[in-house]
Amino acid sequence: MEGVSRESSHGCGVKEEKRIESSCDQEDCKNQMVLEVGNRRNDQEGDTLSSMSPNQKDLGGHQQDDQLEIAKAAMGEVREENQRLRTCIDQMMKDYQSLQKQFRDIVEQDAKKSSNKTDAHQDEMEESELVSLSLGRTSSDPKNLKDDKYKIPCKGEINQKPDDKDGSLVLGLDSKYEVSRTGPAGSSLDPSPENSSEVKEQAGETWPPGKVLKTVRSGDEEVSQQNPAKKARVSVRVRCDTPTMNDGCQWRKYGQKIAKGNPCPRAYYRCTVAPSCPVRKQVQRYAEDMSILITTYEGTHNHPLPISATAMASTTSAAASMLMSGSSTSGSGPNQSAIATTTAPELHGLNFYLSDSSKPRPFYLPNSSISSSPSCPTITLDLTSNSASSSSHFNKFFTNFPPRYSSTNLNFSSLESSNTLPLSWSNPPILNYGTQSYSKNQMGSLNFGRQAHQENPYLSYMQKNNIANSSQAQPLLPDTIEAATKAITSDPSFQSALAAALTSIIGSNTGGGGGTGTVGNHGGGDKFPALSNFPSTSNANKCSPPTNSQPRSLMMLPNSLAFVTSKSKSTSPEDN
DNA sequence: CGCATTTGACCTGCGC
DNA sequence: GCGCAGGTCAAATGCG
Repeated sequence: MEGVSRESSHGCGVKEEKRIESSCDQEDCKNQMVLEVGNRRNDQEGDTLSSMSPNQKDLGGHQQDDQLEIAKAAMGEVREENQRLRTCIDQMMKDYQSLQKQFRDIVEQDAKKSSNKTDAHQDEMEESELVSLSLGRTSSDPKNLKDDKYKIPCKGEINQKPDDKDGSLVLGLDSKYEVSRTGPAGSSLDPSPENSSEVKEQAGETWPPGKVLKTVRSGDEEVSQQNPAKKARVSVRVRCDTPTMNDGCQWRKYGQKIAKGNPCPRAYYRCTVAPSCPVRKQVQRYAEDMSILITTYEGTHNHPLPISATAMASTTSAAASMLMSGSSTSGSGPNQSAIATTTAPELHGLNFYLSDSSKPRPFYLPNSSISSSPSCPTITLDLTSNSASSSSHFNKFFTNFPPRYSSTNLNFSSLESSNTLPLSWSNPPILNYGTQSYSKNQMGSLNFGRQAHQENPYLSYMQKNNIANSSQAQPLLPDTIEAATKAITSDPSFQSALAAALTSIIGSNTGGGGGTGTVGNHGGGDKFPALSNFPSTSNANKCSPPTNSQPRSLMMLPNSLAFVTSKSKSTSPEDN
């Protein structure tokens, strides 16, 4: 993790602090700093005193005094610095707790709003969503637009003081709306159709237009949860030797097809946790690298989930919401859409591709197989953990991306190499969490459980960095993108947002809580809760997160009711 | 016997 | 209108 450039709102933005914040657990860092400072002091004293010979002491009495003075002065400086750092850390901790509390409150408020609206104003919501193109179940609430709490925080607000209850929400929830209101409606986005014919289709990555609507058959409950006009999809790439990855949910295979361009069949699964659950997923191996499994999720679960399943569900929901929100920032009207792309040939590293367009149009990437539907925005999480080529791919993506698209390609793999987050549902030996400090610091600090709110960290960052804001829809130059990428990867707030996403993927079972899960928060008592292990799996033959000892089958979200499990049902179709 | 999976048929949308 | 491709359905099959 690189040093960060974020300014502290309370004037503690010293470099040491920034480095510490991004590289280690704060509590540990506090001690570490003290130790380091202490060591420095001791070393200085030792160097100064013990290394002297008797002759030097005799001959250099005056000099010795000078050195002592110098050492004392240095000690004083170090002490001051140490104190300053302590103060900063304390302040940060306070801020963190305060923000956590605020976020929790907002989550609760939104939960109430959401439930009320879902029950009583479902039709109205649908209508409003159609207009606003905001998919987030709660964030689409127009009321939020007027809520000052949802304003985009300026950078400094990250360190908002604890007692500043009227200040902007530090997490920048729903900051998208700020942009959507003020943006120029993406008028410059006027994708030309000439490239549409060039669209190549890649199995596992293509989602034909119109399919979204077609798949919405399962009932009213789906309509209540998903935007009927646009259904975001989240595609997850993982290196996986087994037929499918274990995402903790129960799936029933209902079809299989040989997709064009890919010898590997594409399998269609339906969530069977609840009979009416609209969630479906497609599983297919990447044609050029069979070790890569592409799982694409669609829809939102309308039932309680096992704790192990909330990770992926939250992720997909958050990503989908982000996609939708990103598209809404284009502000071009109902036809705007978000298009996410996955690039075929280079899918190593932890890449996060998001793009949105003002108009429905597929686009083409050389050396890639990308096809997307305007009505079917897709976001891809590339967790294949090999980031070697991601950078070039990244640039390639933007180089070839039609300029009219306001696009976002978040290349998480460009995080500091040593701390690259090699997430994978692959077999445990492949897994590498990177440094512990990173996991703790970045992953645990934000852990959004409620799906409707998980989108916000992404949005916050994207808005803050004018990434998803198509109001700036200008041709994206590779250099610009590169710079933006750099900024993204070095921005701790974004990294926190990323942490939220990743935590939702892998940190659902934070252990101990027995169902504390990811909902809301982690009890608030955890200071920078550590990233927990992946949920365990009952089937070693399945691609699954690293196992831990937590039983996953019946771990429920706090607000969940017991859900029915069937012994005959596998948590994943490939259990057999 | 019940359930999940398989697999061919069918439906739908899109491009030509 | 036709063909193609993606997606879904449902009867057949397999398994515990």
